[in-house]
Amino acid sequence: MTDLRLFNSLTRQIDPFVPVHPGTEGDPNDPPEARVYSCGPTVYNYPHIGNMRAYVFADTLGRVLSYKGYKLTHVINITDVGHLTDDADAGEDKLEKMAAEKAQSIWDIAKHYTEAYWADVKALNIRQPAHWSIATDYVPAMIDYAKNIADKHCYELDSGLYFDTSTVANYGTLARAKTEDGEGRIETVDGKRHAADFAIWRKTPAGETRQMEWDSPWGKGAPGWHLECSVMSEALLGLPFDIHTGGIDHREIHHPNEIAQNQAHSCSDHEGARIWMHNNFLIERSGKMSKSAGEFLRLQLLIDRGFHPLAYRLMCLQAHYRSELEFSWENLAAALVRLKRMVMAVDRVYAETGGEDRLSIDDAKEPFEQAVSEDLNTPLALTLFEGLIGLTSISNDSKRALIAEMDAVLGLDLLTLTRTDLRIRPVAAQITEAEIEAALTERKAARAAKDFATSDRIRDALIAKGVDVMDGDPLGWDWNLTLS
RNA sequence: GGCCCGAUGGCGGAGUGGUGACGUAGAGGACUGCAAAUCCUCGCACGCCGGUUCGAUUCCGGCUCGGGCCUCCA
Repeated sequence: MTDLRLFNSLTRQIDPFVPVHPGTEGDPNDPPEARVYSCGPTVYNYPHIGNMRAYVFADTLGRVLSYKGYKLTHVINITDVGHLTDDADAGEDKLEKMAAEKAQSIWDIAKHYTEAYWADVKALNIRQPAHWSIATDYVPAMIDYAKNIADKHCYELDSGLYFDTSTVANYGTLARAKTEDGEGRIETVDGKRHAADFAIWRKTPAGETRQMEWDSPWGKGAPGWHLECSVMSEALLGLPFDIHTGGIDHREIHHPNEIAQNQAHSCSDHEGARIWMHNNFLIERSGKMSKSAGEFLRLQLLIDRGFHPLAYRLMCLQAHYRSELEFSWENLAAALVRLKRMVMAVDRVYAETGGEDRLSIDDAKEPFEQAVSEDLNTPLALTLFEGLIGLTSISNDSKRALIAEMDAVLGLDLLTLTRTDLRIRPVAAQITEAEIEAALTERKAARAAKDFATSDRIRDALIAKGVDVMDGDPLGWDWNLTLS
């Protein structure tokens, strides 16, 4: 079996995956383990599809780890404590801000957007992690954690408790940050010893009350954002654990801060996780996706335009996770067509029997396994998977076994998805499915009577309503794919 | 201003020191009353200038353009 190798942002190279808990060889009760923590969403708004790329990536990593025989323990956190929106560390809290705008309880806001996120997770066939760690459940643990490191590593200012980044070894190695403070564009909080120092505890400003605040030795307030991930990952996975994932933006600030906290809390120079992995952004036109004004690219928008959500998953898989991926409707459409053809190809294998194995099943799957084992090369794995379906040197029984195994890695649901599921379904359709079926029945009769004038008239009418008629296809009809 | 990354066909996107995957779009064919869908086949690309090399898209340097981070952010 090919060894799993993963790109580690710590070393900036592809390193072999060596599990912290290797288990006992040959003992099924003590399998090798993989413990993974993924930075999850801040639930103050709907996730956009770029956010979701991070979870498709983390899910793919988890699926590959399972495929490679590791017992996976995956944690994804939900940040329901708000974070600062303004410059420095004195700004408004995102959740508080959204609550004020919508005149709703901050807790209701968090719940609403958490559920919206989970709906997207489900639609994208992202497996459930072992734990969804909710930040507000861990505030007492965060306070204990902060107390633990406060004396040696922190200092208090009027605005809160700050972490002194000079008290740990090699701060910022992950980010490849320079040791001197650069000439930043943003003014820092007065009194901070180093520009990179960050809040461990944010005090509620005097005279204000927030919906989300807790008592602490440093006064009423809320935990700093970086704290939660260190606390929850250590609590649920133990230090050190195997892999920490997140978006590439976390590589510069959030994860170096987490590492600093992990070092302080564990009294060691170890980063806390052996491998730190970062997915690149989904971009559209110029720059990363923005949630700021008006409508942004939510998964639901794709669904409303008629796309099956797994077409988006396939679109993600078609690019390497470390590359930027350009979003366009045209390419989403390309992914949908590819997914449809994959489903049909799999169906054909299931409809046929026979064939003989002139190639061993291990040899047949080796290229695929090598592709996913070499830093998750899903674009290549996809083409190898498609090649395998068309292979004539293995029996259909063997193919089915391999398809099931590989689909479990790709997470495309190829065994249960049908063409009807993938039929384009725009919410803005001008005609109902019942009306289409009725028209097609009429057209079928006309064709049987060789009344082609009538049958063509019916077809033209359907085309005008955005419906493609497909006589020689079991599907019968589909909506036109009109791209904006 | 500092740090970092990228530039491959119409679009997207792998990979490689020596015939440049794959998807989709496009073209041709099969099928069809004609189409559509499906299946088969085929064109089309390595930003610019130097250097190293027998040979560079791949390595090195410069340039141009684009992007990211430096403030919450996948």
